[in-house]
Amino acid sequence: VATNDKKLLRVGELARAAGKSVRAIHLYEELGLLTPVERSQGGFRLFNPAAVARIAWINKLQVIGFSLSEIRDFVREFEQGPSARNATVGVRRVFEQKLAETRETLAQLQIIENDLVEAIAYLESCQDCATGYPVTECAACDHQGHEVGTVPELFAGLSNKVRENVPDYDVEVHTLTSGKNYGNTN
Amino acid sequence: VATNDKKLLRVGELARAAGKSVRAIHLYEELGLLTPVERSQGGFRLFNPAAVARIAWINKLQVIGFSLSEIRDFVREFEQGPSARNATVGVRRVFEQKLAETRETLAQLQIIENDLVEAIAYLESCQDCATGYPVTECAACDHQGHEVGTVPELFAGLSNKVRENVPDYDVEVHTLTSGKNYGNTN
DNA sequence: TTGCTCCTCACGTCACGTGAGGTGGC
DNA sequence: TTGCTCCTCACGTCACGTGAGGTGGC
Repeated sequence: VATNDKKLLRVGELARAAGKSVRAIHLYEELGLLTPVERSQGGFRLFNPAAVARIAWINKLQVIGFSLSEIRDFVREFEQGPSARNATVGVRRVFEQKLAETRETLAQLQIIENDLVEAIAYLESCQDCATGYPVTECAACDHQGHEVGTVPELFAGLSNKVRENVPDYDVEVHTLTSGKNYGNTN
Repeated sequence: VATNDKKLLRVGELARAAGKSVRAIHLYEELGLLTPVERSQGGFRLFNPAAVARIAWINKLQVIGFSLSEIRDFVREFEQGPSARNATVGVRRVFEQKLAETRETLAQLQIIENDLVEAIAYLESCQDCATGYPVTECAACDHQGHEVGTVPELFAGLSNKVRENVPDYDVEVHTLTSGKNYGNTN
């Protein structure tokens, strides 16, 4: 029939091209974020190849913190803007907010990247450790040139016992629970 | 008894200090990731102040892609390692894998950061756009010195119509909804 | 005909959020 | 006594995952 049909993608092809699951694509459709151009006689969804880019776009908005229904609302609100200029103002504000959050996330991720690099470097020096030690000694290791208290936290967490009682304190009464320092309204 | 108690944190205090919800902390406990040192007579959970760092550690592992039960298993497997040296080998392998994934995520986030910066810069030039245009023209804007085809994708996605048929093709119309039912027998 | 792809329910999962109804502790 | 914090269920939510039972299309 139509020469054009060959250009359209079935849901599985689209899923592979976009790196998403078929289920995810069904969900985007259900939420009104992505619509097949048509259906085959058998009911198969047929997508415009541009849907690949559409999914990449959805993905980026998800990464910067939109939920799927927020994306839907975002589109809807833009479309219903009284004028183009007016609508762009709102969009810009949202993007500026997301940019700030994205940069915070980046900073956090970079810290963790460093933590991983440190932990890996530390663990490399464990290759030559004697075989006999139990893992319980790792949190306060002083073998292989390690110094107690310098175990990278990412690794130390594996053997930390938070359940244990506070060590080495016989503590003065009252200091902490005077109820004053709750400043945080996140 | 009494002196030490003052140093312990109730769940709300811990939540605020760690930037998590009380519910999340309950969940970590349920999964065996975090245990209060004791309970008050009234049944209130009392936590070691070290629990704040513990939660920060859990958080970092979540960020690099561990689910909570994977964290539990990770700890368990480490603790049951036959020897410290042996256990560190497995941990190092996992961390190396997570480092690679973290760097991919970082790269992706940096791309999106750029996308946002571009989109914001573009939208700034819309401030002086005439008020009369409808939002439907934004996707192919040629005002304000904009050139068609250079609209940043993050913004263009808001007005893209993937639902439309592939353009520039004359599709031979076989009518779509010819009253066929799509195979549901239930 | 075979094998792969797709269809529509519909329940499961993960990391919490959000009350409901009741109690602790200063 | 008041007000805040906490307790334990238990159901809700979000973005899918995962079959179950049936059909399309080369």
